[in-house]
Amino acid sequence: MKESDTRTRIQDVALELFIEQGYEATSLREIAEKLGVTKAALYYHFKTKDDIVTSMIADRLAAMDELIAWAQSRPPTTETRREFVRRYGADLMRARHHDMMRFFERNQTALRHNPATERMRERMQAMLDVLTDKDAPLTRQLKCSLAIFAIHATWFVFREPGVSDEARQAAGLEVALELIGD
Amino acid sequence: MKESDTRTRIQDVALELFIEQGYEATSLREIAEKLGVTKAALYYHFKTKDDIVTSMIADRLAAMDELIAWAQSRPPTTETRREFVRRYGADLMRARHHDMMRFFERNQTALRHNPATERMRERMQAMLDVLTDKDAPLTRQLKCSLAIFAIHATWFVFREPGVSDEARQAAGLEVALELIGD
DNA sequence: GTCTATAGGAGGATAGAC
DNA sequence: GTCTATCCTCCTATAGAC
Repeated sequence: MKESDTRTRIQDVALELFIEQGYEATSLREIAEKLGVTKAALYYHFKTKDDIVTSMIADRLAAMDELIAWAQSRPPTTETRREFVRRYGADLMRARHHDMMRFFERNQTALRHNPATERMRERMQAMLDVLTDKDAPLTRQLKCSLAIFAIHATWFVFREPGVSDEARQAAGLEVALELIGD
Repeated sequence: MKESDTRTRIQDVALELFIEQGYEATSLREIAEKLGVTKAALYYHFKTKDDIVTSMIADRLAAMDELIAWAQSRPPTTETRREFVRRYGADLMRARHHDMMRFFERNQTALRHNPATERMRERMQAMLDVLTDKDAPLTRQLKCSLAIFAIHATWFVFREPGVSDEARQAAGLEVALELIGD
C-alpha cells in the first residue's frame, strides 16, 4: 500500500528545490544529484518532469476535495465558514502541505500548461464559494480571498526567526476569521 | 531625453510575456518574434536578459522611493498612513506599474539572483515600516502586509469581466484602509 | 532499480557584415 | 540598429547494459 520510498524522497527533494529556485530553474540533474542518483533513475519513477509536480498536486487536491465536500454537506452559515477556515489552517500544518501551496502560488505561470493546475484553481474557487455568496459585493469577495491568503502568508511573512509555528498559525487564523467574519 | 522607442517596446512586450508565461519560461526568441525583430537586435538594447527586467524594476523603485520619502517626512499618524495607502493605490493605476508588481510577486524565486530584487524587497519592508510599528503584534503586521497585497490583488482577483478599473481600485482601497485602520 | 551514453533540441550570448 | 550565422552550454528524454 505504501508508495516506494525512493518515489517519496524524489517528491520531497524536488519540492524543496522547486520552492527555493522555482520550477523552471530546477533541473532534473540537480534533483538527482541531491538524491545521490542519476537523472535516468528519476525517469524510472516519473515519466516526465511534469509528472513529478502532477503527483504532488494530486495529493493536495485530494485533501482539498475532502475539506470542500465537508463544507458543502453543511448549511452555509457563518459557523460553517469559520470552522472551514479553522480546518483549512490545521490541514496546512500537516506534512508538507503549506510548502505545496507556497510552491503553487509562486509558480502558477510556469505550471499553466499542466492540467492539474486548472483543477487546483477550481478548488480555490470552490473554497471561495464556500466562504461567500456569488453575488456578494466586491469588497466581500476580496476579503474572502485575503482570508485564504492570510493563512498561506502565515508561513512566510514574518521575518523574525523567533516565531513558532503555533504563533504563526494563531495569528493567521485570527486575521482570517476577522476577514470573513462580518 | 526620451528613451529610444524600441527600447520601450522591448520592455512592454517582455513584461507582457513574463506575466503571461513567467520569466524563465519566456525566451528572448519569443520576445524578438513578437516584436518582429531578431534576438540579436535585443542585445543591442540590453546587455543580458536580466538587464531587461532590471531596467523595469528600476523605474518601479524610483516611484516607490518617492512615495516612501514622502511618508517618512511626515509624522507617523493614522492619517499619514491612510493617505499613504491612497497614494500607493493611485500610483499603481498609472502606466504599467500594477503589471510590474504582479510580475514581481509571481516571479520572486526566478529573480532571486538579481540584485534589484533585494532592493525591491527593501522597499516593501520600508512600506510596512511606514504602516506599522516594529514591535507591533503579529496580527497587526500580518494585516498591514495584507493591506498592501489587497491593493495589488485588486488587479487580478475579480473573475467577472464587467468590473471597471475604478470599481476594482475602490474595493481594494476600502479593504486596505480597513486593514490598517484599527 | 539504477547505471552509462547519447540523441536532439532550445537557450543565452557573441562576431561581424550591412 | 538590425541582420545572419554560429558557439557553447544545458536541458529533457530515451536506449540498452547490468
